[in-house]
Amino acid sequence: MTNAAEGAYEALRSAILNGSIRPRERLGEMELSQQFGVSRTPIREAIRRLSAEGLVVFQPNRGARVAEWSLTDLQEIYEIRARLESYGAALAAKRIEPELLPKLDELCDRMEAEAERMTPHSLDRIADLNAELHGLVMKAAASPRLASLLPAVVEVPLVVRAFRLYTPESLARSMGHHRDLVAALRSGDAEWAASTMRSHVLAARTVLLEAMVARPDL
Amino acid sequence: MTNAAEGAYEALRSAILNGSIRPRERLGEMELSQQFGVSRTPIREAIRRLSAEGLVVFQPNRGARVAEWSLTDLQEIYEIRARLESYGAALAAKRIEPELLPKLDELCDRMEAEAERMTPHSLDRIADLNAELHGLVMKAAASPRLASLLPAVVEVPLVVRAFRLYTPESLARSMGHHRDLVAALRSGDAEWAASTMRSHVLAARTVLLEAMVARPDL
DNA sequence: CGATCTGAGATTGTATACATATGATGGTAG
DNA sequence: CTACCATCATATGTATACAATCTCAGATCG
Repeated sequence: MTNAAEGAYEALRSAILNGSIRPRERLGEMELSQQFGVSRTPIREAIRRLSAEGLVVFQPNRGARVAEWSLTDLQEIYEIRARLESYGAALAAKRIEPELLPKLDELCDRMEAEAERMTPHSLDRIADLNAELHGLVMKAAASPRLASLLPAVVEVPLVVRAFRLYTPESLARSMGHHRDLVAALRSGDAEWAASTMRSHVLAARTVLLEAMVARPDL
Repeated sequence: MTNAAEGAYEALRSAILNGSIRPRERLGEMELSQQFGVSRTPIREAIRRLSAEGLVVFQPNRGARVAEWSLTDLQEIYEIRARLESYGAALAAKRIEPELLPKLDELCDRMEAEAERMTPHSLDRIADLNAELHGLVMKAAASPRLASLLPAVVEVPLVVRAFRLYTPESLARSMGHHRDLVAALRSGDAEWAASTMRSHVLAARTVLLEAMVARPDL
């Protein structure tokens, strides 16, 4: 944390993503400034940034609240993510540096090892490794504009913790998608990579939405 | 303008979009606060918002500059826009209210009337009408998340003024795309609407990129 | 002569005080 | 008892003062 505004931003952001601040919860400037031990100024800046990213809903003169995501919202988020991230996979297939491929293989190995356990902790670990894999692929796509848009449809509460909702079968298939994706990238086949990524994201969408229908709580 | 921060934001934003503040130009907080007659606080807020939208590049402790867009950036912007806006067109084909269709017809009429003149002023007028048409279609898509992402690939300098670069032939074809799009929406054919929108955006991309290669100045 | 250090000026980052808007409370009129 | 309005408390919006950081010119050293 180099400055107060950045620190407040990161702390608030992770609190929203991991669910420790719930949707609809109020973000009072004074309350937060006391909590972080800084003045309202950097707090305001952090809240405005989160508002621009869509994690927070802001009403003039009426303060900010954590955004909430309806079933419909999440469905659209996954549809958009499928389009953006499949484009990224296509770019990556053409641009990826071969040295990166073993690293992706290794991430698949580690995810599959964790997947055998299926403990809450291992599922969270898979979520981290999954984010790292997707991040490396999008970095290989080397598109700054894509990189700036993707967080809005990737870094969303529930979505970042979605692996907890997988069954052993759907988790195994998801691991398979990763292997397919790496194979497509290795072969430089943009269409295959895009199609695989699209399938992967849409399958994830269904896992999340079905779990939400079964358990209307979060 | 209800408050100072909003006013500064809108003024800066339109100044960047219409080119009166050029890429790489410095945005000094004190200078702008004097210029707008408000304190630095709302100026800072406006600059941070523009930074989140990608119109401004911000470096900690070193201030903000207007972003610049390379040929590669613009190419990626149009590729992403084609994907997002074609998705929006598909949604709109399924969700549009029939009462809106005559309004779209009328916008096409007015654009074609302006297109016959081909004066600088009429081309700017077409740009406005075009933005209105695309905006109505995206509104019909009724996807808040899509609506929040699209500005990043639509409201970009050069892009918003691109009609000035059209030849009479490419302009006529662009007007034709609009007619096709409205026909697809009227028929409720999502795939047709998406495909038409995609073609429309990719054609616009080529017009802009070819013009930029011919005239490396803006 | 070139590289590095130093310090003044200028700019951004943060804290705090004041201004304004919102929402709740309680009292009054109907 | 309900509806409305005035008033006050609280939160946000803005201005300003102070602190930290960066820039750049000029001096010093190798």
